[in-house]
Amino acid sequence: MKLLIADGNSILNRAYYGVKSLSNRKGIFTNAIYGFFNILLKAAEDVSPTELIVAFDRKEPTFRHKADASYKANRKGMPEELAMQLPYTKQILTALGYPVVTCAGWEADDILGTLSAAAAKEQVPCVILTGDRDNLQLINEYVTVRLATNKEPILYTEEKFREDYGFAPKALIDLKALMGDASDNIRGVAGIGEKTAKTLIQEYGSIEALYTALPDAALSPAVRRKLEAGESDAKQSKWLATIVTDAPVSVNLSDYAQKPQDTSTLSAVLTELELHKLMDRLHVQPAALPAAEEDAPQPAFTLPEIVQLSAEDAGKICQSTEPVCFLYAENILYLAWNGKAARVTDAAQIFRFLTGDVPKITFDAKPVYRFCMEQGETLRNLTLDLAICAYLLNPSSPEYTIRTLCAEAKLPYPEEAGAFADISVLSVLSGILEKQVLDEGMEHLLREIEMPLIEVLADMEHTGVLVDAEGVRRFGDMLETEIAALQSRIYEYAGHEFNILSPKQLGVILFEELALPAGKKTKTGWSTNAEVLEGLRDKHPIVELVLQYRQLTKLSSTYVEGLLKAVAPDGRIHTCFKQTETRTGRISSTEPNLQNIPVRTPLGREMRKFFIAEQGKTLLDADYSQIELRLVAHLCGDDNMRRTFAENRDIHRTTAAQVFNMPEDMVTKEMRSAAKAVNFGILYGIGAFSLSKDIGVSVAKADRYIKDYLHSFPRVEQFMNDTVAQAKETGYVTTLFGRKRFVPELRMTNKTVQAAGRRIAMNTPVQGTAADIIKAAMVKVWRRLRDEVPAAKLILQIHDELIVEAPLADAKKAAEILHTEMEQACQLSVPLTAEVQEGTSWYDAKG
DNA sequence: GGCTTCACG
DNA sequence: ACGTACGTGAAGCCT
Repeated sequence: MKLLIADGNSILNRAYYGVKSLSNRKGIFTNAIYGFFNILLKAAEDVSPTELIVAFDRKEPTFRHKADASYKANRKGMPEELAMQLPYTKQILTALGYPVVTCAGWEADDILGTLSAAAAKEQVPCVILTGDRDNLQLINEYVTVRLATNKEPILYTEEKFREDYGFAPKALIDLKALMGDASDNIRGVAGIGEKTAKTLIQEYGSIEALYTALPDAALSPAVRRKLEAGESDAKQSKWLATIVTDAPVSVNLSDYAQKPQDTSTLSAVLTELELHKLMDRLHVQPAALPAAEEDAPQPAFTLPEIVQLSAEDAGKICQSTEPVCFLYAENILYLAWNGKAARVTDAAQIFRFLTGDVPKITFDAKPVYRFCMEQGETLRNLTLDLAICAYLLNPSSPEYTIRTLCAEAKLPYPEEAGAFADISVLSVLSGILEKQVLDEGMEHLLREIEMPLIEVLADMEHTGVLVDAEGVRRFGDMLETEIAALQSRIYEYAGHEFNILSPKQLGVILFEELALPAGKKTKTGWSTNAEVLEGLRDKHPIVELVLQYRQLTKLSSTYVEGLLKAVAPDGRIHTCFKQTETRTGRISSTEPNLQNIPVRTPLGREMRKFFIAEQGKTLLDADYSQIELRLVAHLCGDDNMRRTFAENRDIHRTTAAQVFNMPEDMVTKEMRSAAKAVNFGILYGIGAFSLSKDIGVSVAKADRYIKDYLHSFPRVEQFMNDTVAQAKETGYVTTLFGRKRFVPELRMTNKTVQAAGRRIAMNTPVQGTAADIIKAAMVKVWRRLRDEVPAAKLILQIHDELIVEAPLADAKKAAEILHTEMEQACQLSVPLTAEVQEGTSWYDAKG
């Protein structure tokens, strides 16, 4: 026999805070349930118990078994989002057949204590699963604790506990009795903290032994005084901290045998909660939908019949005016039309379909565009990409797959169809998703921006950017020489070799061996980031060298080596632009990331000299000026701000004049730069703390700046407040073009999370609208270049910047197109301005 | 695979 | 008492 006893409340709590917010479409939160069963099932797998018991608190208001009426009074009640998950958790446990044990007036802890004591008495091994270190006091020869953390669980045996704490598990009670525990309303001895308490318990082993030895003990007068004054507190605290081992529950272990699983309840509950992964893990099939339950009746659908593509069918498909669904990967084309599905492997047939007129629907079209381009062909008449639809409907999903889209749409996913599973559901899925996108008011965004953009991005990737690989190599060699020199100088200062890039090892050198002012920030050690190091610059010459070493190795490994690895045989880098990645609507760039090529430091900026135009061509670099601040001005309608932009004046200078209340010509460099930081802060959802760090003034002063800013631009404050209020009410924010982002953070009770939610709500409409606008501009620029200057190619986008490679002879025309289409991409109540510059390298084009 | 650091808009 | 600005991606260390 072997017991696994779980502390239900503690595990649920741990899961709630450890798993990001999840909910089903009815708004029932499910993250804690999901995390709970992940933890529990993993434990069951590892431990293989014969009995698995889960205990929960059951506090009765009328009955208190512990003296103090205010007992645990200050322990905060569960947040609503967590409380609503508790009954479901119990229901699922019961359906699984695991005994759920509660006892009126007692807590889960007490049940764990009672059952584990009973097990030990019968010499039955017992594992306690909990997230609460208090339970470590229950460890003994037979009882171990599996402590759930946000990472891997920690297995505590008696030995492991002694190693970590330096005393016996039972003495944990004594420790707590001395140091107290605010969350459990245990006072402890006034003035004794964790450090002192730990030393005392390690020395004396228990409260009783400590007080017995007190008269002769070698203690500082202060500690002795505190202990003497707190003796009765200590004794009472010890009693409170002790977990009960005789709660009135059955100690007949055979009463806790697992019951048979109630599969239909399990299936119904998990389906309702939309916990599909958990269903998979438990091998439970989703329940059929209750007949009249859903508001939107699911379109009836039957799996297509899988057929060989006949010549007749092929002809029909190619002439269809109705969209045909397809999926293409690895030289295989899957088609679905008219209740039939087929696989096509013949290259000629594949191209006939892809390049033909027939309207097409697929999932993730960009690789198909790329494939066609590589063959010198063109994918034609794509009407819908379901990956894009899914992204518009919820840009926060971690990934988009046909399987998960089915689950979300409550469609059964036809595993049995094997390789045909995805194509089988594409048609019905497309009906559902397209309708949702239209219902959400995102038709324009879908059809005029995102859909056309797919081909634009594919073309940019296909064209790529020319890199002077030889130049990069030489630059890399130079870096390596410098790095080697820095390295040996650093070793000299340190007195020995070590891994400079290891924060842990560096921390030891700086803060222990060289005894620099103790690491200011910690988490898993000392922070050694640039900010901390900047502060230590004057303290020791090694610091400056380490900063340089970091900068150079970053350039060498991420940029020199990273870029060289990515240069294709044609001498160009073909990055991958991701269109369904960011939560704001921006695109991202990977393998390699060409949206973070250095620019801010002179040395880093050198890298841009190696991004060049072909012989006889040139690079055009066009960037929007202050697009996000202009959008703030437009969105909130502040006249002062709008006038600044209408007159094309310097926004940071006018902001400074407003905030510091003086004429513009008296604004100093420092004032302008502070105002600039405030302006950025406004975009991100400002906080005085961060602003003060950013511009190096006191928090109070930063707070003053913010207040003065908001006073000068009251419409900005109004707009931010309105945006947050609306987000709270509807659950989401939108951009000017109707792009949506849900902000579940606003509905959480955790203050920090909520504050983050407010910042997200304030920032996303601005960042997202800017993303919408440049996407619209990209489509327009691309089309006009294609039609009017086909030798000029759009090659890069860096959020507010576009780069075109154009033949010298076409440069003027291409520049004009860039300039016009970017500025005219969207009509606002402030002008949008774009500056175009030209050069043979990216470096030169951004002088 | 998580954490830290650092590159960009 | 804690944490502390929005959005990304890559590299290296370390468990």
